[in-house]
Amino acid sequence: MAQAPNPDLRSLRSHRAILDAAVELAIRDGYAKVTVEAIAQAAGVGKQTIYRWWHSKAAVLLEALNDRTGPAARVPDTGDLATDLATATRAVMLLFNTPLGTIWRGLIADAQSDTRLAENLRTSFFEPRTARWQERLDAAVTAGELRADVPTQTMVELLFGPVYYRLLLGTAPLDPDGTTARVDYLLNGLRAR
Amino acid sequence: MAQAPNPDLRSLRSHRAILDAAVELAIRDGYAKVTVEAIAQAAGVGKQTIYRWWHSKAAVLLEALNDRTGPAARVPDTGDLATDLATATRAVMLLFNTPLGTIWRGLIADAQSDTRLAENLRTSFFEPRTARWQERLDAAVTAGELRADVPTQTMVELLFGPVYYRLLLGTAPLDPDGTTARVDYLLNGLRAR
Amino acid sequence: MAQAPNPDLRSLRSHRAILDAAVELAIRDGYAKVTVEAIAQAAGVGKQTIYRWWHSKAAVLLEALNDRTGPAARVPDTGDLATDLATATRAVMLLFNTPLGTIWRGLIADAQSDTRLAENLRTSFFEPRTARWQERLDAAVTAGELRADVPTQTMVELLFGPVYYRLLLGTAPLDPDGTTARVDYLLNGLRAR
Amino acid sequence: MAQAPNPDLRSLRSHRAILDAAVELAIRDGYAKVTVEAIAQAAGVGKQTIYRWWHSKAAVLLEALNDRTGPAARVPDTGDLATDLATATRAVMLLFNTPLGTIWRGLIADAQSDTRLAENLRTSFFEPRTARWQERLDAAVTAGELRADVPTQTMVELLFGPVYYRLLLGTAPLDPDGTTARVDYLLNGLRAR
DNA sequence: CACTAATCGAGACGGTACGTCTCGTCTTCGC
DNA sequence: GCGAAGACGAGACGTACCGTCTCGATTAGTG
Repeated sequence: MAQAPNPDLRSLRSHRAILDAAVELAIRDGYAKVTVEAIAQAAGVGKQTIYRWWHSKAAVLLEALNDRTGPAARVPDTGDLATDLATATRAVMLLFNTPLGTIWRGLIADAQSDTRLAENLRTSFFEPRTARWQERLDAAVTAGELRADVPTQTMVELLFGPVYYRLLLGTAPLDPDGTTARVDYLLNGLRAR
Repeated sequence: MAQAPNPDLRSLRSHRAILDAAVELAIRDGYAKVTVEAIAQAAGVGKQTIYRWWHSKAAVLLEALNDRTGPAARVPDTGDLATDLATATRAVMLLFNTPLGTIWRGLIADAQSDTRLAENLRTSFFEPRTARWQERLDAAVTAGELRADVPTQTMVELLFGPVYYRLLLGTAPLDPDGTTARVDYLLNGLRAR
Repeated sequence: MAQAPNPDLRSLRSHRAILDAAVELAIRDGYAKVTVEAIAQAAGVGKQTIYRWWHSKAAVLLEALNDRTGPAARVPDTGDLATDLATATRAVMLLFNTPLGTIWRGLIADAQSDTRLAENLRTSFFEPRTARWQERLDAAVTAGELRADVPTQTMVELLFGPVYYRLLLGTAPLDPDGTTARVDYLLNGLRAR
Repeated sequence: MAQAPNPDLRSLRSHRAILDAAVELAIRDGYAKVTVEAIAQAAGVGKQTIYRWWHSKAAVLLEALNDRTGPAARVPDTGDLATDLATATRAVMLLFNTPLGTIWRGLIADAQSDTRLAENLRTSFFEPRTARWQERLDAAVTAGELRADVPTQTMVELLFGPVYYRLLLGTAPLDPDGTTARVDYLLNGLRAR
């Protein structure tokens, strides 16, 4: 990702143009068809200006996405744990169903062969969000709503694993309406009673 | 994917050589660094021979992997559901921790931008395996061990989602030893009792 | 220069197209403005096809020029040495006054910083032509028309040095009509009688 | 070329540093490898400072060379014409055999595609020197030592043409020891007696 | 002596071309 | 007559410089 470009420099205008152009192209042509060259051209910018601040098109798009989705928000805390979980996972699914979801898939794909990108993905996206979730879940554990013997990190994986499974493997569409049920399965288990 | 080459031809020898070379290269250099050209050279084969039977290096590697891991096996049925689930998911994790796991990540990555490959992945890998799982889970539902109100397809996702989450997002290593606990969480739920 | 591309290969058509496009572009835009990229585009050819057979645009244009001016011809031998020298140097000047002269200047310019090109220039152009001249001059020495104590190599330089001086330094236009006088100066010397 | 920068300004220091850095880099890396950027860095100067006074690296190096070789000196006049000619051309060859000769070749090369540079080369170098030579040769004509029917401009070309021929075409090394003989050929002609 | 205006270094900027790489197709020649 | 070998058109890669354009941070000379 960009190493904090001095915002005083002329780059500011270019910076924005690059992020916007990258997203626009990714939406129009698909993540894989985007090239650094095309971004530069669409942004009215020299290629070197992109390479000066980012390592790859993936780094550009990651920043663009982080830029658009904002920082990790605190998970809702309405007092009703099940509803909070459902609300938040539903929001994620809705996001994944927009064109940004396709870009997100592309980024995760690239991260499989780009260690640096993978690291950026984790530190700039997954870790802050997971941390927020862990706060919320820790509170629920303290409140006696959740088992204390399950690591909250694992709970997060149980919650989102199935979402990413569908996102990346395409075995079934992401259905935001199924979240309530899914949260129920998770909280109450699959064992017959 | 390849349509059964005439086994009389020298193609047979080439076919094997291609699959082997592809896997070897992928293990040695990493999935992303493999090129059709390199496979052809390593297999002592013309590029055209590869393109005659496969669409891309991904198709080659998918066949090679299917070739090595064999067809979808029936999920074990020892009578103890929890153990069966743990045993089987543990086997998957062990596989993902070998070099073949890396190839698998590469294939899933490519599938994000290659619809045909994604389709092949599903039909040749996920669907048969999911079907086997569903058989086992259906039996458990019938036996009154699992809730009847949860689609077995969803159960499969709940079981494997977290595994693929770690495989593809790298937020934590795949630990085969944690499977028993994870099956417990799934069967009994996260809610405090 | 090309290392004898097998003329049976498909390259033949491309080979011609490249040489022609290069010359055309050099004439239209000037030698310095020609780029490998532009040649490729104008010839309807991939860049790699040019780099496969030549090291640089200079190598392409050298071959194109050699191709157009043909191999080194024997210097005329009418029996009148002075006339023969004048005729032949005049022909060189006339050539240098065509657009090919401009290309020739560009090649010599590039050769100043490209050892390989310089070598090619010498072996493919200067040496064969100088050899022809030396044959003719040797004959004249034997015939008692020229001093025997002057190396013919030096004579060639005395003859063409001033031509290249004007071509490359531009201190005066190349005037083909002055050749007869110049040959006189050379044969009879500048000393007052 | 630079129009005399105000010597009061810090420019002066920069001016010198630029000329020195340019020559040093040209000697170290070869004329063609020198870039304005590298000169600026080596001189501890902003690029713009170079472009403020010169059009190109060639202009810088031309001034640096003129700066180092001094203004055109009057050709020696010892009374012995042949010796004077040999002495002076010998000095030129010796200069061309130093690293400055390589820079000189580079400048002439660039001048083939840079009209402005070519003009500067002529006015700042060739014309003053040719003028000096013409003075000396005119005197010799008047003294009855040289033919009156040969333009002195032409004589200069006959004298230096072969030197530049070797310098630029590299067909043979510049041998300062051969000058006496060469002057003999020129004065007495190549015709057998 | 403080202040203003010019000039400096530094280097980012929009561009162009480089020479390399890989793609998927096409062609040739040897076995 | 099949298939290895590899040339082909295409086009993106990441780099190097170009010549122009901000930026502050020194100066220099003026008030």
